[in-house]
Amino acid sequence: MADTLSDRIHDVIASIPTGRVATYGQIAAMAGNPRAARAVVWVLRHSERLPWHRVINSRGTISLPPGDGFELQRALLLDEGVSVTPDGRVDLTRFLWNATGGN
DNA sequence: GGCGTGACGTCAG
DNA sequence: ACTGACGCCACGC
Repeated sequence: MADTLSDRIHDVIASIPTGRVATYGQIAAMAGNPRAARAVVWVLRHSERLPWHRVINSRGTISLPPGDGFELQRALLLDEGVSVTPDGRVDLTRFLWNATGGN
């Protein structure tokens, strides 16, 4: 039962479609707490089977520091068709996951 | 029940 | 647009 925030957050992240990205705040909001972005981080840090590379911050940039997953995340997104600049910036207007838009 | 950890978010300068 | 400072929440010990 997903009666804890972590479980719901986990489920939300697992629902992110390929070729799309979601922000921490968005995930937290969908899980029930718009301000629980930090909780999303905790889940990602403690989960191994999640599309963590599809999770980025509200600026639309990769949060991971270079050398610690940055390149991997960028490569995975590029492989899914998401345009990522060398700086790690993603165009949210084009790739942000629109879960309610039916898209 | 308090403290530290964690890939954040928002505002002000 | 970028950086720094403060606030936010959940989990393990």
